[in-house]
Amino acid sequence: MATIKEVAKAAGVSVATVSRVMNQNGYVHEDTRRKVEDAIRELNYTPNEVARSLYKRKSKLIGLLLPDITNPYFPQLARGVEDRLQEQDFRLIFGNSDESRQKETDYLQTFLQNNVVGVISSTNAPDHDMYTGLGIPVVFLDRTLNDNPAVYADGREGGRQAATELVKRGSTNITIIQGPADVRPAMDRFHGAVEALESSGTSYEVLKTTSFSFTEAEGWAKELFRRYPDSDGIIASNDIVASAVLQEAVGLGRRVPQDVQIIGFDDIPLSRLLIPSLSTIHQPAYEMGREAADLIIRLIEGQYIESRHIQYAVEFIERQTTRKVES
Amino acid sequence: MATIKEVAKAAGVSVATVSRVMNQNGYVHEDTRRKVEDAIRELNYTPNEVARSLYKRKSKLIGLLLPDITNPYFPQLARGVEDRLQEQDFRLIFGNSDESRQKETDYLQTFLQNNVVGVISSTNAPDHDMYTGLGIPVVFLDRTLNDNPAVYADGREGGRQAATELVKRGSTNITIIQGPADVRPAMDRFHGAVEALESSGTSYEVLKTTSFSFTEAEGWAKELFRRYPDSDGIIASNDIVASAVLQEAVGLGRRVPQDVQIIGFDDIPLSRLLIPSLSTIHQPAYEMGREAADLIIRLIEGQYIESRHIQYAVEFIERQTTRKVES
DNA sequence: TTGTAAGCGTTATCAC
DNA sequence: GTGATAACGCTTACAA
Repeated sequence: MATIKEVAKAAGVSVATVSRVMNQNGYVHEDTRRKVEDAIRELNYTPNEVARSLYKRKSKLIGLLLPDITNPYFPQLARGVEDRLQEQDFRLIFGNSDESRQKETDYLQTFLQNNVVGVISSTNAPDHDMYTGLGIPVVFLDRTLNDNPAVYADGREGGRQAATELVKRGSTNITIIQGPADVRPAMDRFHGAVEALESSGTSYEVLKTTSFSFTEAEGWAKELFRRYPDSDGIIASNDIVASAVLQEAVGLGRRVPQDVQIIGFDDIPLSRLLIPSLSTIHQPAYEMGREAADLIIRLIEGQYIESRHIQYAVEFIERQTTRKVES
Repeated sequence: MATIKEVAKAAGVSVATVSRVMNQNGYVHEDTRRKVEDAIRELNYTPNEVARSLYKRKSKLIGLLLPDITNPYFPQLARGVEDRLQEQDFRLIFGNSDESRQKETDYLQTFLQNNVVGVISSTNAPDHDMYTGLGIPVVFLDRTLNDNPAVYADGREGGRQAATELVKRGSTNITIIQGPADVRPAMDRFHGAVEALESSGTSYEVLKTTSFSFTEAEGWAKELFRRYPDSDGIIASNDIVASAVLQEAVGLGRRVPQDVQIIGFDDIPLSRLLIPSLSTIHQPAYEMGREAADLIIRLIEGQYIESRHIQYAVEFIERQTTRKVES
């Protein structure tokens, strides 16, 4: 990698002049500019971002902290973030937190050490010390707390819709799979579902779970049908869990949706590939990622922000694990 | 963020001394060390990686270039990479290339500008100029070329196995879905399958495709059954495409696996959740990611490398889209 | 319009 | 054992 000094020498000017043409500020004579540009091209020069970052005390790097990229919901989020960021020449430092406080602080630490100018995080602890007083903008993605900048979907409404659609389609004995208690969207959905079920007077059961992992979900699916064999409607905590439930139901010889209806959350790509395809509450993950990136950019650039809180509407996607109903 | 200078002042020593205790090199008196350590703790000091990186002309950053994190195969790879790297305190700068040469060079460029010490890439153009003479170690992941450091699975053998297992289970009229021509593993699989089919004298058709995307796959699935309605065995280019084929087959009223057997590649998590669950050729993606990270670390540290070429064996995973056979 | 030089936060060399 | 100080590659006053 050529340095600014080499370019300067090649062009017969000082480094300051090279810097000026690179950054297009300050006066520089047309002829010198051309000489410098030639030298730059000649030497294939690109500025060292590290030196730049050191001087300006800020980089073009943004930290992204996701619980687990292996969970099919997050790649979409990540992709949205990345696409938007790269349009503005920002780069991403990425880490999986595994919902571990320790990993989270470690990553935040190194983000800071690398002069990142902002962080986007799907944390379960937005109120933790490590975020307050970070010194750089933070956007919570798929999470929210008070009036911190955040991009998320309306989980509570999602829960309500899920319950309502099941009831509307004839389920009278619903089981709600309650996701991890420390994951905010999971609880929102749960409370939304309970709310709708209570107000419609539908009887329901609750099965508590502690993660969204594929393998564990299979266990819960079994437990569900063991403990609540009469369920005729199941609100899963997300699509992964719903898939496991669907598989177990079919394995048990239940007809879906005739005997039991199943509904998930997120609308991950897998959902439409299942047979029967999964009815679910859609969240615009890719869009949300983009929006989070957009928000952090505006925050970084100190632009006026109309709303730091961006809530997306959710939408019921009717597929084959719920019954048809007259419209 | 406190600086080394502030720590030095607080401890009543010079920055050199602070640096010595930080890096545990050079002599430093037990008492001074303690003073410095106290000051460090007091001020919550962590060294600025940017300044470090500038001076040493290398960072703790590694670039990871994947085609598309949204394709369910890649998150596993990425996770393996990340897990291993973070054990050694390396961080990841991540980008999606979309198989675009332009994006790829752009990312590589900025990786370099950020002093990354190594790159892990799933590129289709390992022989491209941008990689030769990058100046830092590169590991190709899920790709390979000549004797460049690479971690990949035995695609050809995978193709052979897929074909062999189908034939062994009675398919006599197989259709191979040929993946994108510029994606090496796709072609390896294809050639492997053709090889096995030829040598067993089984008749087969080929359907060419150009991507692995969910949505396009649905189109190809339709085309497949339109053009080759008599297929009784289908070798998909990967699990995504296999899922689309499975869905289409079921939609058309074909019984799987009685009327038509289907086999995929990769063994992404989705595969076991399908109903019927998908028989496939397994690749140890997470392990491969870890191994790639391990290899790049060894390369960076200049360790002796026994083999720069790490090929993983593949394995047939028998599930429900292939028939049972006497053992 | 251009050049000189200080400074960003480290590490390493060399005196002392 | 410890402290000055140059250097890493850049940007930006300030001078000229």
